[in-house]
Amino acid sequence: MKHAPLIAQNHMRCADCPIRHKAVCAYCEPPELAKLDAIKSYKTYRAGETIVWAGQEVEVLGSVVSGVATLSRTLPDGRRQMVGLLLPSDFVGRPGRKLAPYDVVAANEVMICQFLKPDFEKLVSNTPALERRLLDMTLDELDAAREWMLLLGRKTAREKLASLLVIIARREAALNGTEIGDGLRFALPLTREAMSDYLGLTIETVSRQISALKKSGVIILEDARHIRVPDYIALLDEAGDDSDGGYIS
Amino acid sequence: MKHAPLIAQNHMRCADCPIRHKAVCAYCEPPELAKLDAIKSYKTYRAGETIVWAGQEVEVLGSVVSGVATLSRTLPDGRRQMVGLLLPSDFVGRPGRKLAPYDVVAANEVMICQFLKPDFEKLVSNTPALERRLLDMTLDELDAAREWMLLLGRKTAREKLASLLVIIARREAALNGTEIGDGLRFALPLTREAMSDYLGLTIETVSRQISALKKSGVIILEDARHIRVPDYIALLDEAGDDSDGGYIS
DNA sequence: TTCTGACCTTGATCGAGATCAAGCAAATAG
DNA sequence: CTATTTGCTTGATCTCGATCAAGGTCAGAA
Repeated sequence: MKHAPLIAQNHMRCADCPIRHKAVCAYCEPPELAKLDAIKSYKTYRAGETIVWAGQEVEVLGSVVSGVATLSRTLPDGRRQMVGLLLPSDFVGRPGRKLAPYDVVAANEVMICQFLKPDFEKLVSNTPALERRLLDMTLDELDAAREWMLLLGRKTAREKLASLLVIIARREAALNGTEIGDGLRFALPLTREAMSDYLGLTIETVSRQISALKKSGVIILEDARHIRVPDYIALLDEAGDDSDGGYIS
Repeated sequence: MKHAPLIAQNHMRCADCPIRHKAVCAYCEPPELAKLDAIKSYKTYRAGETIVWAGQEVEVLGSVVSGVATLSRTLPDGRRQMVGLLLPSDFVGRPGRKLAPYDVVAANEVMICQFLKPDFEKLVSNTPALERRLLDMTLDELDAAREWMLLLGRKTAREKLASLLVIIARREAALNGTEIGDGLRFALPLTREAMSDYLGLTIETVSRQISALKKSGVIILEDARHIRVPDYIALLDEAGDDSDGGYIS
């Protein structure tokens, strides 16, 4: 059986947010939900802006409403590795931890629906269903991280690029509620540099591999940031793992 | 503040297990704990034996009592990447998921204290403290996975080897309750092949980098499976990241 | 308009780690 | 006791992706 779609019907629907909050399910106690709804606030960040610095104290938790944010770790000499990619409806921040372990950076303009940490944590303590929901989300993130480890450790540059395109296509489709199939078209929400940080490559290699996939006809580059996939299965083949990447339930 | 030691005082102490169970804390309801204790059983696996096949249905959950087990993902053409390393007191299996997403393999002789999945899951549902404990453990695993991603994506072969030695030394010390310092001596619980799967390298490169670290005097190889570290700080330096790898609380 | 800087592409060359190959030591089997 | 296997090391060579370098395009500023 396939993984549940990213936006389940039972996720909390804010009055004003255009997304459903992955972290908060409709089975939470209504009075608590109402309280949460009352204390939420919105904040936007410009492209490139750092939302949280690694090591810094974090005072808020929330969900990405629009835009894309990245989690990354940096070595003292500047080598950087992305370790998480946050799309709309994804949860930001870690309940129960005071200091942030990674930089959180806006990849483009990002809007976040946020709650003060103490308020949210109090709600979590009082709401077992919410705690369970957080556990499930974290387990899914762990699976994604481990899939990513396979990519970083063992895939070729070409396979890495194809895998990233599959991941973006799949998440994009899930957000829009559309089916994945031939003729798929989507925007790349990441610069070449962000892609290289994601994949453990240099920007030059990213660029070359995109050109190579284009030359092979696996993708069509409408412009640098828009991709069309004439044959989705062909792209999956290029990604190396015959599993379609859907997690097993 | 540093991460709590791997074996906290409040973890459940089985009557007969020589370890404390990381997953189960002493704050769980005593009657439920007693019930769990009543249904536990032990099973041992030989070195190299597969404990769980990826894709297979899993019927048990439990803790590693002795030995070392690995989680790994394999590409269709045989390329393999280790994605998890389970030492004594670590939890095996995923509550709430029917099929295993990875192979679990015994790296050497492994003993597991296990519970039937339905029993354990029922206990989890009835015990909020246990659910919270599982969430914390999973978040820690996620942090470890992300640290590992940095290693796989951006570190050199030499840094990878040094990092692995630091990780093994630290976990070994935590298990024995000893301090990490100069003159540290420990056994490698992994073959060169398992190390190469962990680090995304070939066995030849692993062997060469160990030889290189030996030649530089960073480590002393007593024999192929026993390491002595004359200067722990020097080893940390070789690992590349100046953070000591302890997670931030 | 031109200038500037961000972002992307492509070419030439280099080098870290993979691959191919050989050999050694210790454990296990026959 | 010898033969085989498993795990480890080391050498020679190759190759993929990094590095160094140049140029192109486009948006926004002057």
